[in-house]
Amino acid sequence: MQPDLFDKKAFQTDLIQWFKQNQRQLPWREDQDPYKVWVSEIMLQQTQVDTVIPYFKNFIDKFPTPTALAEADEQDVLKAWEGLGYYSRARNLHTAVKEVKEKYQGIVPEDRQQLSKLKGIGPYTLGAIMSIAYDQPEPAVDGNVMRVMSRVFRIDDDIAKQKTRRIFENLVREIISLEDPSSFNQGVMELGALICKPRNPQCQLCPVRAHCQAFQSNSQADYPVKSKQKKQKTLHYYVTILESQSGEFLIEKRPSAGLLAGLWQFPMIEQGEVDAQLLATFLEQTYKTKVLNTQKLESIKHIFTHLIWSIDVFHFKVADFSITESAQQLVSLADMKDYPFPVPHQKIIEQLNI
DNA sequence: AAGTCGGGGCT
DNA sequence: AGCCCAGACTT
Repeated sequence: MQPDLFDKKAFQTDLIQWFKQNQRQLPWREDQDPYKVWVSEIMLQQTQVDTVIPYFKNFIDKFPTPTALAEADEQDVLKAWEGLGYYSRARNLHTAVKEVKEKYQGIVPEDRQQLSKLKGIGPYTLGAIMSIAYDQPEPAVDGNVMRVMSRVFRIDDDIAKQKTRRIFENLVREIISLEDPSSFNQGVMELGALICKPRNPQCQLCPVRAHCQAFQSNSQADYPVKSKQKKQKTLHYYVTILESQSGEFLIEKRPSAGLLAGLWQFPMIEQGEVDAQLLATFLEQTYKTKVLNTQKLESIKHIFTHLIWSIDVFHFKVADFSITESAQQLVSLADMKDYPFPVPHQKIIEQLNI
């Protein structure tokens, strides 16, 4: 980049003026409450705005302050996060507000170092909170910012690589508005979401196209450069629904780490561990009960970012039995609403309700 | 540096 | 059927 060919002041003005006139009205933009900025930024990680809106409203309604969230049970926090995905975000946020309550009297710290040590606050979220909540000129580089800036300056570093983020952070430090860093950062992201989109960018509507190298060379489709991720592997499971004669269902809590940590599910058995023909016998031995009736339900395919679940679902009516571990519960269909389930298991519950 | 961690929307 | 999304953490 040749700085003398880039009119920084004009870029800032064009961007910020556009943002102030075209920004969407979003629930986390109603005030500058650092806690709300924080919650919104965590929810927005890898998640689209329209998906986040109802979750954000419900979450703030249930947990209006850091202290209120700190004092909540983890299960209730996960329940409020149910269906949003990346559940470690919720557990890390919960951990972090407990620290804010204990160490900072429930006030979200304004200090960069203190903020950055909180669980779940990485480079992007740190910059977002510092700039949006506290008006500090910190870069907040997300996928939008890398896409927009890669086009404006024709930067061809691979944005899938971790270290590339630092290149864009250094760039933003050079050009960020010191008068209104909040509108600058949000403006770049809003531009990325509404105009400078991954495919078919609306360059004719872009407020900064006069400053954009890709537009001038009609090469916007070549940016950003991003290497492909490799394909998911498919895992095959049986899900076994055990319904006792008294109408209760066996659910179990997933481990506190790893995939879908802390959520509840019907027992899952990897295919290959047990032959399908021997499933009933296996369950009778494992849960000390007697299978009275077996019914196969609709199979489920669930696609995660890095793997695929292919699930065959069986509904067993069994003789009454008792559970032995605290990570297991016998619950009625109606009581399942109090437990957080992963989406594929929510879909199974819907099947049971029909 | 690579892998793990969800789910939905869009083309 | 991929690709994308206001990424962070672990190994």
